[in-house]
Amino acid sequence: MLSKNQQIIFDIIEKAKEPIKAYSILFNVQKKGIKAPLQVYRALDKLVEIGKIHKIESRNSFVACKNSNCQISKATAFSICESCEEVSEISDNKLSKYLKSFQNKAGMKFKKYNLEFFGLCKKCSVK
Amino acid sequence: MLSKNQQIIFDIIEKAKEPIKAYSILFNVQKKGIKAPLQVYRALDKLVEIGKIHKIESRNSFVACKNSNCQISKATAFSICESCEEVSEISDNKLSKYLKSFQNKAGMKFKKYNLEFFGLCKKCSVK
DNA sequence: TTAATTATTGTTATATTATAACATTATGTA
DNA sequence: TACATAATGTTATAATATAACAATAATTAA
Repeated sequence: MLSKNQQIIFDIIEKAKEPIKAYSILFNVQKKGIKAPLQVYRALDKLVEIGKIHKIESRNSFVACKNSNCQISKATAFSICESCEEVSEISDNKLSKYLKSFQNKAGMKFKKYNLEFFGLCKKCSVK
Repeated sequence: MLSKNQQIIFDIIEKAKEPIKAYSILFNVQKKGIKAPLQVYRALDKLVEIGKIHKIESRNSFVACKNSNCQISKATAFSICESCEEVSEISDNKLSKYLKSFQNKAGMKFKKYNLEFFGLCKKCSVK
């Protein structure tokens, strides 16, 4: 169950068709009484933790999870268009199986991964 | 050929055994006459571009490239210990082959990827 | 159902990370 | 030389994120 602020902020992120930044969220929710960055960041932290949203690390922005496979944000993959900045979550069972089973030679036990692919989306590559 | 500032900053990063942040680099190079953040960021941008260093996106920090396989920073993978924050670059031919050949269903042509694994390193997992 | 605990909220201030804009100097190249 | 390109220096400021403290709401255990 999401709290009031968490719900407000999740709704904004879900409605946005593109990744959205913390301060842009803040701007959008000020009319709803959320006035301070920290209120936004706290909700974001929680939403990331429970897997409702993901952070696109290379862009400092947030998207709603579109994928039932990335259990609680433990395994995420995105494609990012370097021209239009469109981001989409990759849902590919072979890929996620491969990465989950990947074990580094150093013997580290992985709990989580994040993968970001960069290139040109279909639209931008014909331009 | 690296320029003066690029060389100074690359040397700092290479000597550091751990990822280092921009303002920590700035602090380290002030005695060498580099006074402003922008001087550091410009050198960092260039060093990333030519593949001498990589940015650890989830940590906003930088490491020297240890891997001849990530041609000009196009294909990078790291393991990150969530306890001690040790970062090491993963050099695994099968992994990089797999990811380079990965093509998203959306038809995007990838030019680059960055993968970050999180977990506990050997040392931290026995603690 | 009270008491204790934990999660959430509100608020101000501040820390951290990064870039804009402009002027100058150095380096490479036709 | 003249031209182009890359690198530098500098001031100011933008953008991203957290510290610290106080209050309130929700959950759980006795």
